[in-house]
Amino acid sequence: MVTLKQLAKELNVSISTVSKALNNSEEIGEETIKRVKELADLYNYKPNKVALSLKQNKTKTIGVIIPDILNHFLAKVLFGIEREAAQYGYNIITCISNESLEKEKDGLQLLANGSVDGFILCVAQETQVKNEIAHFKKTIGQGLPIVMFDRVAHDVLCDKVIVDDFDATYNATKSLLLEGRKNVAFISGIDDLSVGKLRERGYNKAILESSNQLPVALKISKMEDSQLKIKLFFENNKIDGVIAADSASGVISINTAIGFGLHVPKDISVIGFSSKYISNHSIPRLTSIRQHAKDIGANAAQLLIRRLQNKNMSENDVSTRIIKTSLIKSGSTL
Amino acid sequence: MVTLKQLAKELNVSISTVSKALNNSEEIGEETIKRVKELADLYNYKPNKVALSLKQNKTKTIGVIIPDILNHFLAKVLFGIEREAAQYGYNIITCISNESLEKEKDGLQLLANGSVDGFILCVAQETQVKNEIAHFKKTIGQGLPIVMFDRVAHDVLCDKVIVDDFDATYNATKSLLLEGRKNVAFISGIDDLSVGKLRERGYNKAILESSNQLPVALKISKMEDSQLKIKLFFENNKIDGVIAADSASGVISINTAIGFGLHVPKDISVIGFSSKYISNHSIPRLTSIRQHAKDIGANAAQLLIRRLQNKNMSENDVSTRIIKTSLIKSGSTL
DNA sequence: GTGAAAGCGCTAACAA
DNA sequence: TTGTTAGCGCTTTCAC
Repeated sequence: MVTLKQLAKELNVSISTVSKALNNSEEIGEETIKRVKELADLYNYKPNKVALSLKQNKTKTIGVIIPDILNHFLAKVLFGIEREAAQYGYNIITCISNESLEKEKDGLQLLANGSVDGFILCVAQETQVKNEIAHFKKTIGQGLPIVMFDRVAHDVLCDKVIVDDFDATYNATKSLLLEGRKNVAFISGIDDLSVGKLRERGYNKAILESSNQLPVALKISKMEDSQLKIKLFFENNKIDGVIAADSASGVISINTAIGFGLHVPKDISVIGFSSKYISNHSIPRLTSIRQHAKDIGANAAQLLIRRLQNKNMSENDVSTRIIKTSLIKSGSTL
Repeated sequence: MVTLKQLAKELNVSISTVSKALNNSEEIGEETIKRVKELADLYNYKPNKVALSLKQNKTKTIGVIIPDILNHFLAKVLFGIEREAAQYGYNIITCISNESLEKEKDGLQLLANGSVDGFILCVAQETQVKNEIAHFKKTIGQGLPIVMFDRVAHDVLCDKVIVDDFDATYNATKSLLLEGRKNVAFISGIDDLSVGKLRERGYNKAILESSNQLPVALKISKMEDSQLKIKLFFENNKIDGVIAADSASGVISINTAIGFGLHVPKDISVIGFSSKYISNHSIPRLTSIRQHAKDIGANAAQLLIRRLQNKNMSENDVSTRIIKTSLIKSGSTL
């Protein structure tokens, strides 16, 4: 990489002249600016990012900590973050916490040494279960803002982007009841997550409001077992509707029903939280609650960048954005 | 963030003493080392990463450029890279090229300014179609090593990690023929990728070696159409076996066959390139060719880090690692 | 055993 | 209009 120093030497001017010329300073003569720029172009000069970061005490880099990159929803949020951040000239450093509190702490620690200007994260499962928040507060205390999305720690004061999980399942359940379904079950592979609980509550509310049925829930802890668990569940319960809290459960429910010789959606309706991609994996396609993951990512990036660029924003002045889901009707409902 | 300067001031010693003490230099007295370390701990001192990078002219950061984070295989490779890199103390900056040549170039450009020590990438679709390689050569010329995985540019001299795509489909096709299948089709949603072509060739070879059938291929260009395309394909061809070049096509093939009242695997067998996660989306589960994506990522990281840590490795001395696939038998084959 | 000083690449206040 | 200098945080050589 060519440096200012080398350019300066070759041009027989001082380093600062070169620097100013490249930054179109008024101080420098037109002729000089031209000469400098030509040589810089020739050598394909690019200012050294590290030196700039050190000088300006900001890195234009965002640390993103996500629990699981193989989760389609989270990957999509990451995509949204990356795209939005790129617009503003920010890079993304990714850490994967693997749902572990320890790795989440490590990620924060490791990047809170000047590597990034702030964080966007989705709280790890273990962290939610243990309800730990000290590491978040410490990071914020060090002057590094955090934006949380989807799974958030309510007791941490920071910007947040969440989904209307409760309303979404409430409305989805209502819509199955309106179809005339009499036995709508809730199937979840994410029972220990905050969003999983919210979704169940939305379902429960809708069911309890209806006159004549009680909530029935299947909780799956290991997703490898889901085919078997769902099969057994169907055998033991007369179900004519399913609200699935995660994408895999929805698809598998449809396939299981078909395996039993049921017609979807005549005999049974299924709604799941799912992306277009995954909902394509069943025939008929899964009617799904879309979370607009990319928007979630974009909003998180906006909130963080806004805060980074307004140094006088108070730590106590935080916003929460709720990204509304959409119910996309497809073949698995009437 | 607390700095050496502040510690030095508070301790009434010089900055260099503090620095040396923290690095356990022999030059410094035991007593001093102890005092320094205690204060450093108290203030939770962490050396500023940016300053270190500038000083040592290396960032301990790897730039990863992938075409599509929503592709489960690529996401898994990223996971493997991240995990392996973390072991060696490297961070990952991710750029998503979105299969675009332009964004791929941008990504390289943007990070080749001191932000990273080297790159791991999977060539974008457009780049493969246009067969552009100048940007790769330029980057390597600047002293930033590249490791390519999966989709590689053969004309670029660099370390590579690839999959035995040809052998994998060849063997998979053979295994269907051994089952006694008479009409094995090839279905691909990735016809324009180098790996897609390799997979087709492996299939073709196996079919042509068998006595009495000819290759039949369905190429799907827009994955949204895949359900319809596969349905039409099944209507117009008497198929009793499918080799799917991508994961979605495999799952959809099974579901389509079941929709036609066929029994899988009695009437028709299906094999696809797929992860455990996706293969779970059909009943029966998809027999699949596993690419060991995490291993691919880990190997790529190893190759890059090895090169970064051996400054005297020649640019012309490159290695290619082939990660063997495994055929995991599941319910969709006999 | 400790400290001063240089230097990584850059910007910007100040001097000329 | 151009150059000198200091300084961002750190390591390291060389003096003391």
